[in-house]
Amino acid sequence: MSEHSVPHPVARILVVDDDPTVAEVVTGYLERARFAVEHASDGVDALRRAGERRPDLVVLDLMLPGLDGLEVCRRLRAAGPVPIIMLTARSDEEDRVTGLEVGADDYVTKPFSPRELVLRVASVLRRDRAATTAAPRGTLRAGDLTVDPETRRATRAGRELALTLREFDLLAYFLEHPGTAHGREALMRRVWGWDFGDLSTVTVHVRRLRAKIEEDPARPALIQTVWGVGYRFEPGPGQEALG
Amino acid sequence: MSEHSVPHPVARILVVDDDPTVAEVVTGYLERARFAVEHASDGVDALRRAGERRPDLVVLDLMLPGLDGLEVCRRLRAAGPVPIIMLTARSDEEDRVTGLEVGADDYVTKPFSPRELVLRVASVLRRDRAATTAAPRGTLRAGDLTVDPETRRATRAGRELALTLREFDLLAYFLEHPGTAHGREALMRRVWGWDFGDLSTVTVHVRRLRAKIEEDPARPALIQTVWGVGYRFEPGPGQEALG
DNA sequence: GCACGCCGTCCGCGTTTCGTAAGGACTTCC
DNA sequence: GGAAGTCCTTACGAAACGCGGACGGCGTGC
Repeated sequence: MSEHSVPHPVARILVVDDDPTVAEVVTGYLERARFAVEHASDGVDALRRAGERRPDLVVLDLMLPGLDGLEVCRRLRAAGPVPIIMLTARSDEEDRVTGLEVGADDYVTKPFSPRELVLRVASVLRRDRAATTAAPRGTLRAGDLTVDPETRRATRAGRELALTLREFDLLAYFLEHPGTAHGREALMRRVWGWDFGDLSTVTVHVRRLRAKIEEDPARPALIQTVWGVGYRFEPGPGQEALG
Repeated sequence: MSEHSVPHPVARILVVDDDPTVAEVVTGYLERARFAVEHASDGVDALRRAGERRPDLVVLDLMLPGLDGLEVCRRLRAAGPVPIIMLTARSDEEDRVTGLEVGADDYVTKPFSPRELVLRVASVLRRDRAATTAAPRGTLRAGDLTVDPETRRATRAGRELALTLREFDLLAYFLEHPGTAHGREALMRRVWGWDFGDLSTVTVHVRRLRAKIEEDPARPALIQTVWGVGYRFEPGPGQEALG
């Protein structure tokens, strides 16, 4: 029936807790729920990790040695938009209120059911995902070519190109990496998302793409062949107005 | 984050509780916090009101006469994407878990601090608002189309369109994001509020909507098909590329 | 109770797109 | 100049996709 196989596209969770036991339990449950979990045992470590490898969500213990949990929360918030779930020992109202005021997105009080925590994480992520799904990538330009991933439109010299899905993605990838040589295998991985497959597939699609964007497909100027390696996209005229 | 002066652009809250005392207290606090509050005392009433005038958030008591709170939650969720905060008497884990599983975004256990409730509401709203990026409170226009989320009326060339609930929401979403290509999955999430489900549902509703707004439904001009991707709404009555 | 409207699902069909195979053309290197 | 390796071109079958039509369930209003 319906495809339930659309769970979390591997969300990265950062668990911040100084208690090794709690951390282990939480990590275990989250990993079993197919999340990629990272662990930090104190505030400084948490901020460092969050800065390096931006997590999709942070599970943060309120009681931490050194930096207070609230302070960590504040600084995380300042560093960028990231959903935060607070973890506290007491169900004290004061804590909850301050936690929410500082900007935590949710709150779980110990002792908590791991099942509940997982659900909360999933819930907050779902909500957050709905927000950030809009890829903030602008339209790509090179020479007289234009590719807009958002509208999924591509133009050459102002005229709209009728590209298929694969052709569009391929061209977009080329525009994202101008001047770089890409092996067929790499293209297959980045554009198709496959780790194996007939590499001639790439060849054929490059040819079809050339037929649509090149002035003279027999003598390609935009998508050049790098012998023994693969292809390289070279931005067309209009840029190199050198005399 | 001391932005007390960036309140809510008048969010509409629907409070569902059969206990007059609780309802009054909650309503009072929320109104003092500058929310526009509506009240329903039972499940059926709640569903009706939510259907007519879509609230920005629902505060829902778990214990209700007639329709169960969980059932109401389920149906609200089925009717469209709306944030829900559950109100439960016991801090029983079972309740919390089932509440979250059904799709509540948050819950508050009685006895609760009104201040906390307000903060929760604000928090969930903030999250949700980040999602819907810029509340489109005004009436939307594109070409000879007009969609007013407030009154839930839509017109084309001055003539009122008889749209169903889903059709209206779908069209409104399209008008909010003109030119953008949306995958079926994304539409299902943003318009239906579901994370999974048969994607052909989207296809069918697009077809029905086309039948009502397109000049020639067989050759759609407004809601275009993006092969292998989804759909794109293209405003403009007379094809921008003229002469 | 009955008819109607809305909604979600399913089925068959025509079309588009994709992946692969096979032969020819070109480059490189000896 | 020739051989081996690499790339181009073409063609074709199959799969994927979107569309229209229709059905049954559910809730609502008559």
